[in-house]
Amino acid sequence: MLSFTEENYLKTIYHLSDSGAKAVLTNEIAEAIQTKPASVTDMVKKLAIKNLIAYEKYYGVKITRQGKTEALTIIRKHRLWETFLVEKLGFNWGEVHDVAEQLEHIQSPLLIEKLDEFLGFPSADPHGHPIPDKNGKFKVARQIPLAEAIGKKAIVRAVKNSSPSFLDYLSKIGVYIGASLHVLAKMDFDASLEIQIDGKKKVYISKEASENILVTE
Amino acid sequence: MLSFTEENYLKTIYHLSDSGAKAVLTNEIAEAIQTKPASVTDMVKKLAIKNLIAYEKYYGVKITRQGKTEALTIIRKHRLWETFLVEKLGFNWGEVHDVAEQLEHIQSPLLIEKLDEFLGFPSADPHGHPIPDKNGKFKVARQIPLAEAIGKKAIVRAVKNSSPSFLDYLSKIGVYIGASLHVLAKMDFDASLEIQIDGKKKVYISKEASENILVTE
DNA sequence: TAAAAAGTTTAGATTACCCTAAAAAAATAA
DNA sequence: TTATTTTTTTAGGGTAATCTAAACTTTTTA
Repeated sequence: MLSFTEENYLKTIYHLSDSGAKAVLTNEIAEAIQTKPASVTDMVKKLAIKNLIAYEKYYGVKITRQGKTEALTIIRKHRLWETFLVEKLGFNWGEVHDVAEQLEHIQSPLLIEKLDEFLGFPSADPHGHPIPDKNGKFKVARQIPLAEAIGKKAIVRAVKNSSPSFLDYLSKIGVYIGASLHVLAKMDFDASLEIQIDGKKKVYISKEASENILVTE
Repeated sequence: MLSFTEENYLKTIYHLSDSGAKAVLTNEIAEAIQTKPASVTDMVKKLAIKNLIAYEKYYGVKITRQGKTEALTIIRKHRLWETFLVEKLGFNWGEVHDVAEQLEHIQSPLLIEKLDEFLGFPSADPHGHPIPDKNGKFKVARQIPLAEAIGKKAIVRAVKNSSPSFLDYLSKIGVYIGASLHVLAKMDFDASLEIQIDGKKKVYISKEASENILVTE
């Protein structure tokens, strides 16, 4: 069984390795987990002994199949709890993360299965992030242009047009791969969209831009 | 802020001092918490420094007003979570303790207020134990003879007749102060009761006995 | 009430996690 | 390609919670 701390490291490493097949570096983990590189080195050795990651000195860390499975059950728990907090307890979208961060460490497989059922087996959390099923698989959602997601919440997965000027524009307004967008409204006169990013900043996006951002619901 | 471990000690000390105004002894705590007396001594000093208990060497420990307040918020959380698990997730009465033992340590006052509201501000958990309100007060329930609690769940508070033979009989069938009884049925022909003790053992109790056991709903 | 037993505390280790400072390796720049 | 900078690891400690064994109090028993 994993400790609270080991679970946090593993989850973080999973998220950091999500984009790209490259090894995750010590400093990245330290930054993400708000700790010192020396502490990361210690923990990373422990996780390697337990076969949850492959660790090569000075090179970095890769998550193993077994580690991925563990990480996915933690993520499943996190997202189910977030869904519960918003849907059942009436929390706001932005208030749930810290509490879910604690709840994800509760150990009880039965609890999670019952919670899943109680929530009606949701496939995404309130941010639009997919919830893995009990075998660690998520439903692969089809990518659609943001322009087709009126009124919905969606996660940015890719861009069609990857010209520097477009990417620059996106980063300027705060849109990035993985961002959670809520498409609040479509303007009739020019088909521009009003969107909310990560439950916070609201911005307007032109028709052109909205057709070049690919999202999953 | 208290650690997970400090919370467990405090809650245990609260429960042990519940019956009687005597000091709680090191060995009692060690027994209850499944640890060694030496460890208890260490922790008890820490809690005393934080003014949660009064500790006198070789004599024992008494919980302070401040300690009581802390203990009651933990107990409130525990009992609200137990109620949630049974009422909303469909757990059985007997399955909830271990999970609630974990959930009671989640830190978020807002979560607890929202959970309380979601559950309809219950005044007792599924075992019949009263749930303190957010100021640590519980509704003082009136004591009634068990004979008047047909179909209900109730906690044993006292006995009217305290003859040794009656007490002996009670302990033999498994009824004790604090036990949680569910009165399943009343037999028509002799007014005896079928009861379930702590969600486990089912026994029959005579009319005489049922009139001499005082309970709160 | 003195001796034995029971209960409690202290001393000294252990484990998990984290830290700082210094050493070592890898990446970058001149 | 050597020197400099950056990154990572090692060495050595610190704190929280636990333990065993030995020392010390208190209670019980004879």
